[in-house]
Amino acid sequence: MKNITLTYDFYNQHVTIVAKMLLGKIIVFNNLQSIITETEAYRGYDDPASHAFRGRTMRCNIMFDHPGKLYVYLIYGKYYCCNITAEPLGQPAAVLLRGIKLFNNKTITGPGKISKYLNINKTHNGISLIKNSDIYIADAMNVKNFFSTPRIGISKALNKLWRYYY
DNA sequence: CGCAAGATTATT
DNA sequence: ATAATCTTGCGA
Repeated sequence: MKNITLTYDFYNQHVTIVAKMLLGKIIVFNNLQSIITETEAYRGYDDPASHAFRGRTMRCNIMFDHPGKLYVYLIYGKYYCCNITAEPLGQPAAVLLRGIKLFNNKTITGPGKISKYLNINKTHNGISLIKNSDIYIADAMNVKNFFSTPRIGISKALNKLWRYYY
């Protein structure tokens, strides 16, 4: 198992590629390490379920920024959702973290619960995972056998199978 | 300025 | 199946 931090080029790909490739990778968040087991892809302009579908807003601004940054927003007044930006600067896209597995083998499913466990909040919005020694994602395995389904909790674009897990 | 909806979760 | 909870984005 390699121990390499994922690079700008890794995140600078189509968001569905990044979402699939993030499966099995190790997310390091201030001394807490876990393995990514479930992701979802969101993409501006051509994806009605994306926050950036109708262009730039205050909330989704980070989706337009450089790839490899955290996009964190509050949902339902209570829960933080943690995303990682993808694709070139100016092309809005992000991968939502939906499931992680801890090294004690316990699994956490649900974006709100992940953020709660990792202590992710609004202050982390916009920080880069590249060349960051405290918060980053390390290369690990490539998961080749994964499932694809419609994304959870949305009412639009249910035809897109952009949720990935294994 | 007001209001409906929301990339969720815990509880019934 | 449904309430909880409050920020955001859109329309007026």
